[in-house]
Amino acid sequence: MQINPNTSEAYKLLHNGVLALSRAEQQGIRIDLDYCNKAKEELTTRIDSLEKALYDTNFYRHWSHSIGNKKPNIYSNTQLSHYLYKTKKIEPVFTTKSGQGSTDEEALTELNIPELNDLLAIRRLKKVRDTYLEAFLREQVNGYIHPSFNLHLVKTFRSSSDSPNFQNIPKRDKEAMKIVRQALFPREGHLLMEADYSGLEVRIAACFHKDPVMLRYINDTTTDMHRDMAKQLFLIDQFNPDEPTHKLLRAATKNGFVFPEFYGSWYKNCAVGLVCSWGKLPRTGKWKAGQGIKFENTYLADHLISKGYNSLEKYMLHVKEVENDFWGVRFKEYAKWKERHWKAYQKSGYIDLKTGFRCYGVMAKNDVINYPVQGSAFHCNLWALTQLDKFLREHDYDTRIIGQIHDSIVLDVHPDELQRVSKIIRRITCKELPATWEWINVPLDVEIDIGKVDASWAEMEKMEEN
DNA sequence: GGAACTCGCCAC
DNA sequence: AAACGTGGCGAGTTCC
Repeated sequence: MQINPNTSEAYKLLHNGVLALSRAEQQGIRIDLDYCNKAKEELTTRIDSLEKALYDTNFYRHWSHSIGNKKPNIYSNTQLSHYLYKTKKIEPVFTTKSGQGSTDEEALTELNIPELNDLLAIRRLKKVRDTYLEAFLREQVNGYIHPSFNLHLVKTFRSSSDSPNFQNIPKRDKEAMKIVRQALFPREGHLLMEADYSGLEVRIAACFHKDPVMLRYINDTTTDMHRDMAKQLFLIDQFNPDEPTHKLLRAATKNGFVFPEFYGSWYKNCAVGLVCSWGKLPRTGKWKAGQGIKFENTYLADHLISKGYNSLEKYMLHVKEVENDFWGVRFKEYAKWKERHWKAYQKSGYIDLKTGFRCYGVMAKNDVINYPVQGSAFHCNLWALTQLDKFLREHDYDTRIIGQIHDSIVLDVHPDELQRVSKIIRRITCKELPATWEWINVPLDVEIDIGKVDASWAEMEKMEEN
């Protein structure tokens, strides 16, 4: 598999993009060294005490005994897998790619053993300390980290980042988010800003398939594809955006059905994720009243049983029907494009991005469908970043671009420039880009989050448009 | 003692 | 027929 900038436009995009990103690298991101060291120590204290508690259990003594002469190590998943699935003879619910009994979070949670829950808590703290805080301290120079942004490593001509990786800083887990992002600051007297394209990949996909139903979802902001799918998947008659369980099930639908289906997953995998991982219902056997997450005034099991689904097996048939409707009725033009596009690749041996890149070689069907969308979507962000960099330099702004996360741009902003910068970002990202690339047949939208002056990246809030 | 590997987990 | 796309990185393990 190989992909090349196949046109002078593609070459220029990379050339200018590399220069703009190198300036962001040179600028860097300020970190609070004292905080990093202190947070590291606090985490170590917590980890040590959790470790000690774990060592003082029969579970650990049994584990140590089970591995013979070797040194017991609670961080060895080889030992853990052997202990659980060989010594204790537990039947593994999940296996790894190579067929071993899995020891990931999902597998250990399923076993419902208190010591394993403690081990998972330790893993979470270690991840924060060793992958993020340690890396910041190791990579920092005079209180700044300078993440690399690469344009030459990813198959789809997206970007990657390393040393340290600026594109995988915790966000979803609020505790991890706070601990790590509290280390990252703007320059003194400045504030952080992140401008994030809303639903960029979904919109760029629509530039390929032009599905009228999808275009309606994108163009009419009163509609909501994830809400509609949540209603269908979880049999909700009246969706109430203020009802917490409806909110959660919308998120489950978005991340456990809609996006996986777009990436090429199928109903069987989606069904398990939806009701077992998100809904906390058992994978095997009949569901009983009171099981699963809370739902309205009752529980998910009660609700689904009342609709005629009393087991994963039964519920899967429902998800299968929803999937058939999803691709066969709702987004049938999208589905037709996938087939056309796949056939065209099989005939020609290559696929083209919208941005002048050509991708050729042996690819699986999911790759053929995903690569052009992923690459083209990122290139929208790269073009905008490049134009923004040019503007800020030509007009002698003090504001600096400091990074990029696939569909967003991160800046270190002078407070006096805040209004002007946000205005120019909206202009470049949502007006100048579609005016320049005529293949963009959808509206683009950007959400801007800002921090307070001298506040860390843990405390961002939405900046309202005015 | 280091390269290459697996596994787990963070992001989009 | 098959069945979730793209990365980076830490720790443990295996091989040379």
